[in-house]
Amino acid sequence: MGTKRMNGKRQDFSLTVDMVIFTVVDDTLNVLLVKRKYEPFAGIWALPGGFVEEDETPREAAERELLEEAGLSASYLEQLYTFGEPRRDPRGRVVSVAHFALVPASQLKIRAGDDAADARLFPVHNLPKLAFDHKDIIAYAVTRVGNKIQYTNVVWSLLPPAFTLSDIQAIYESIWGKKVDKRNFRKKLLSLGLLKPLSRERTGLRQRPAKLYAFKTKQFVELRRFF
Amino acid sequence: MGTKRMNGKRQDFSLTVDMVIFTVVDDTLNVLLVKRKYEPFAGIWALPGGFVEEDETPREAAERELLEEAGLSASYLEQLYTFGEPRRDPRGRVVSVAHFALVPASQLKIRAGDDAADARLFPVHNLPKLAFDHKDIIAYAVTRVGNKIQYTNVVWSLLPPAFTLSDIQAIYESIWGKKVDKRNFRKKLLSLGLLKPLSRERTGLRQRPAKLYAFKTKQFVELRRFF
DNA sequence: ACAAAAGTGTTTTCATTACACCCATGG
DNA sequence: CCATGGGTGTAATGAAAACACTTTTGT
Repeated sequence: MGTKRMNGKRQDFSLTVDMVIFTVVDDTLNVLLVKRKYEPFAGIWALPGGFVEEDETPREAAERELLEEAGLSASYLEQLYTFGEPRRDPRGRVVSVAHFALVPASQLKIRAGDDAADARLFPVHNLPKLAFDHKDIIAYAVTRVGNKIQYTNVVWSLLPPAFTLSDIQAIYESIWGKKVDKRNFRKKLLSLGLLKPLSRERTGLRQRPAKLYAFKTKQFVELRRFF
Repeated sequence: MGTKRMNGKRQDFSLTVDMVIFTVVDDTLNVLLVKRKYEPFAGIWALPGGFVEEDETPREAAERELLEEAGLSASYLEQLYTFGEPRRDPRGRVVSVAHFALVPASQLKIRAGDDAADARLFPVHNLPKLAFDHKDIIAYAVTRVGNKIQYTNVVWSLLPPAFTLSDIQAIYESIWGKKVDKRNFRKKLLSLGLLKPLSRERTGLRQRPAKLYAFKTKQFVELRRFF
């Protein structure tokens, strides 16, 4: 609420956003991490993020961080959860509004900010030791994404403008961790009517060229049952 | 994150929880509101809530508020969303971690706290004018609950320890706003194997007595497709 | 010619939906 | 005896799942 109890104990908090930025590399879900330059946790990998500023909503802060750390603005972005364990940050009471973003690897421009010694992608199932409660945050984000792709088309935020049906299938298989039947997958996907075939094909590989597709609309679509 | 950028602009925030406490009265989804005693929005209805205190997680604050305002602890409680519009509270930068709770009407003990002039239930589709952004918060909570009951058994948090199959059906119909087929509903519900029939019946009404059931476990169950 | 992935239909299985009548009670 | 909700089964429909071979290219 807005401060209902006039006599409640008011307490000052710092508010941050932490960004779980997902992309797919080699059919594997990856997350962007930065190596911290300063204490606490100097030299340890962490999620990119930063303070919410005076005139920002948490979402605006997330968009700003996404631009600063990953060099892009358009993609899928969603508030994930607010982490507020009293002692999650050794410096004081810092509450973090975690967000996750899905971005195509092709558009990712990784930049280590001033306060980062390094920045790179890690497969979500092969993460280094992480600062703060960031392991928990990533685990929660992976769960959320895994659920979300079951009833929405958000995974498509991970794809470039032109892609093959096998590209989409590979992403689903990677996130679900199991193979799916190619014929059934294509049948269902095309029956949704959300894709338009391009006249181009992907050639140059020593195999039959694959038809390229694009989204009719990049609109987010929510269905009762997607796959 | 925990404050990654040492050089970012730190800003002090007040942190509150707002509670969307749902219950079902007369087959209708209701929400608990309190009438504010003090400015801002004195005399206006608002969600119960209050400040997150020094050693509390947001969830603990939510549990405390639930106990203070509704007189109960056990029920379904979930973090909903964090609302952080810079000007959502006229007194300053107040960020609210909204939660929603589902409680059985039979256990609700409504108490107007010191800072409330009144407290009562309102049907979610017939709300009074509301303080702050609480209209948005409730709308979001209603959407979330409507989605959640499609693939989980959380609605059962709204029921007393013993209930009839028609009781459950009425809640689904109320939240979904449409009638469902009695035979199909029962078939599906019983096939899930989550209920145990009690030996008692509900008598005293001028109609055939209805069998009473209880949950085998009050555990939260998540299914791909529930109804 | 061969390796590697692309592409393509039919059948079976299972879950959901539609649908109507008798039952037990209190008044 | 009657009004009220309680209680029950079967057939039709539609979606998902299972399943194997031919095509096209680069080397």
